[in-house]
Amino acid sequence: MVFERDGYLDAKLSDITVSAGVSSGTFYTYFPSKEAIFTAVITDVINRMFAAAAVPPDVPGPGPQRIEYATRSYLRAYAEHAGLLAILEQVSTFNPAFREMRRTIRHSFRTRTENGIRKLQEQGRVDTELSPRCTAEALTSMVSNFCYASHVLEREAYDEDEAVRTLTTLWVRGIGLGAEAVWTTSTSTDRGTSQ
Amino acid sequence: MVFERDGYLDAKLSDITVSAGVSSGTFYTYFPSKEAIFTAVITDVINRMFAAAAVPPDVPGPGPQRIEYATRSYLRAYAEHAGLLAILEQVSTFNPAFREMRRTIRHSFRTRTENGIRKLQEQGRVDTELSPRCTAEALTSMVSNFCYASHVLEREAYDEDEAVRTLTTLWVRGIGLGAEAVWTTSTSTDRGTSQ
Amino acid sequence: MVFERDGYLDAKLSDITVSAGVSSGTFYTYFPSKEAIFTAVITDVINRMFAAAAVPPDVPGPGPQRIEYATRSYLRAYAEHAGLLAILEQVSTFNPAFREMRRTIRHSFRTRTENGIRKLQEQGRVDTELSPRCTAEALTSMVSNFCYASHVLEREAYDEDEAVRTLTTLWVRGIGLGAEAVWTTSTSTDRGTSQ
Amino acid sequence: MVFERDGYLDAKLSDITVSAGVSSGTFYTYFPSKEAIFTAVITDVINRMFAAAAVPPDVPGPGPQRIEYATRSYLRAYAEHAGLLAILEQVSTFNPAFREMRRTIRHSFRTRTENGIRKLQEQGRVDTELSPRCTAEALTSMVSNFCYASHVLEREAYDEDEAVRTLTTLWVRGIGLGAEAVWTTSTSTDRGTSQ
DNA sequence: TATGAATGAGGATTCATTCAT
DNA sequence: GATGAATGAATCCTCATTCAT
Repeated sequence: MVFERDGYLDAKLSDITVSAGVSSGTFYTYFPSKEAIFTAVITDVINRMFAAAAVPPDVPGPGPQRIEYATRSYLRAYAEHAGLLAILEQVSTFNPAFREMRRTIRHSFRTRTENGIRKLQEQGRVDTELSPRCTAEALTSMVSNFCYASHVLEREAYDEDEAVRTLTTLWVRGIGLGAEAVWTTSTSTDRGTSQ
Repeated sequence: MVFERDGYLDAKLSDITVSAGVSSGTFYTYFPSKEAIFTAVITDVINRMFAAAAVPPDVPGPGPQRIEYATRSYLRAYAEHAGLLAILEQVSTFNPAFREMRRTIRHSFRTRTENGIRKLQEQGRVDTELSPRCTAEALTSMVSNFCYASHVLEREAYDEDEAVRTLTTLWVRGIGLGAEAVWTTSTSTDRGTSQ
Repeated sequence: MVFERDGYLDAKLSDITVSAGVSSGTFYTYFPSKEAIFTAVITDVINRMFAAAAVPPDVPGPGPQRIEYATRSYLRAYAEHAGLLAILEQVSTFNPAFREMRRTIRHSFRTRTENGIRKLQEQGRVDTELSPRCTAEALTSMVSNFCYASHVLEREAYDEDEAVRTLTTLWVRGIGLGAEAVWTTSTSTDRGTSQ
Repeated sequence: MVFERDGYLDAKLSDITVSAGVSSGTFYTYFPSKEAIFTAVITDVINRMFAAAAVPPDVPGPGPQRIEYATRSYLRAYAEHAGLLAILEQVSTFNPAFREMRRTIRHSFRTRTENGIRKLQEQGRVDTELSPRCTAEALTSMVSNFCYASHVLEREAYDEDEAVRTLTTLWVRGIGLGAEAVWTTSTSTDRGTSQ
């Protein structure tokens, strides 16, 4: 995938068509523009992200177990698609349409977190001092940017278990759920292939 | 500042010179290239960031008080320079030299955090289960990306006090320092101008 | 041909494309740069020069007859391509790659001359006092610069027969071959078109 | 001298002023343009060339001795000023004023040669078959381009004595003066310093 | 539907020259 | 006379997109 290799800006349409084995003319019968094919590619990635990061209803929550599950799912999904997500990051810095996409992803995860916290507050398991919205913003930042830093910026990823443990611990304790047991299953409970 | 308004990519040299009230020739008496002037501008911003985000030695630490101080400083420094930091984010997605700059900033803050955690572990005030390095990565992500999200991505900043309180709480509790008193001074202890 | 009219330095790419009836974009489908198209053009000229200045094996030599033949061939070939050869002269004064080309042409003719002299010395037809190398350098200079002077510098060419007779006489007598009969066929024995 | 080092095209006025230790403003109180200073420099060189290449009236001629003297003088004068003469060669390929200068030098030497030949023909020492004008053109080419080739193009100069002997022999024999004794004084009769 | 040759707008940069001080 | 900061015209090249075949 040319976008992954060169980034959006440095990806030449000619590279894309050559790599796809079609002529530039043919390209335009399928996509109206360079932006359009990137939209298609990145939309697919985002859908996979959402699918992979979804937490099944049978995972008990909203507590430590569900938080851990969600964190691990997100980390795996990000790792899986880090290449193109990095490009979305690039494009969203200069293209409003993709910035909007970027925001949508973030909203989705932030809202899930926000709802979780709200539920925990309603259940009286965490205090109501923290604003669910602001807290969700912070926790979303922590997890998503942890992925960006390790996969894109530094390019030396952490061990998945260590990352999950660290992030979950910070998250759970941070919102005040620390007293509840966290590590019933200490490490990498594999949930099928990570693909 | 043209970069702030248009981003690096869309900033035309002619816009820069017109906005500076000089001819293109004059521009090149002072800067050898578009990249060079951005380097100068962003280097200055980074220096101001570091200065503004520095925590004076007399702030007691490494504990909740120092963490809160550092968080508030960072938030203020970011808010102050959000416009250009957003552009650095853009440029670092396609220019290796600026990506390195971006990394350097991150390293600096991450290392400070890492050292703080290590000290707290040595003092026996937080458990040693969490890796200082990985934890610092996560907390750095939380704070820095919180700023990016609120100032650049969403453009609807949170109230400084709420943000500081939320981030500090998550941080302090997250590393297991929750038992120690946090809110001696509940809100915005102004430390003079943030300049 | 724009190069011929304006020289390399004053040839604007836009002139070239306009004169070729194509857009600037089209130009770059065929040549990667201004230098590249000049390379193509001048390489072609050089090849034609070599072809036209070649002396067929059946021309008896290495004596007056072959010397005359070679001289006439060179003069015709130069006249044919004087316009572009003048530009090569210009470019070779500031561009190392083309200076090398210029040297190569010279080497080729000088070596041919050097070998001819050496053979004549071996046959005992000319004395061995003169260094073949230095003599070849001088004779190459005489013929090539005679062409440059008359076609480029002065722009008033000599009559071909007069030029051939003069140069051949100076050459043949100069190396000490004067006693042998020179002018069996006194003038312009046409050898077909000079193309 | 900046022109000698960089050529006319690559010589920046700023280099010239820096090397002269004056400001660009001051430069323009002495020379109206870059072309003007080169004119001054090259005019001086040409004058020195003429002075150095002049043949004193007491050198016996127009025969072998005078031809040898003139050749040696020319070679020395050229060697002395090869650097700037090469630049004149460059400039004359695109600037009509300097091309005219270049022509003037050539004319001067060609005319001297032409007159010498005419005199020898009048004296019956050489045949009248060769056109003095065309012959002078050829011999001027031989000597001048020999210098250009060895000093500028190839940058591996021949030994002065060998060059003088070769060129003089070719010249003398070439015009048909071969029967007369040439080498009364076999080598480098030093005529004072070559400076 | 596939092709790929042709398009052309758009922008960073150089350096001889000027002129207010 | 000396300075040197300011000038600005002039040009090569890229690459997403088109459209006749």
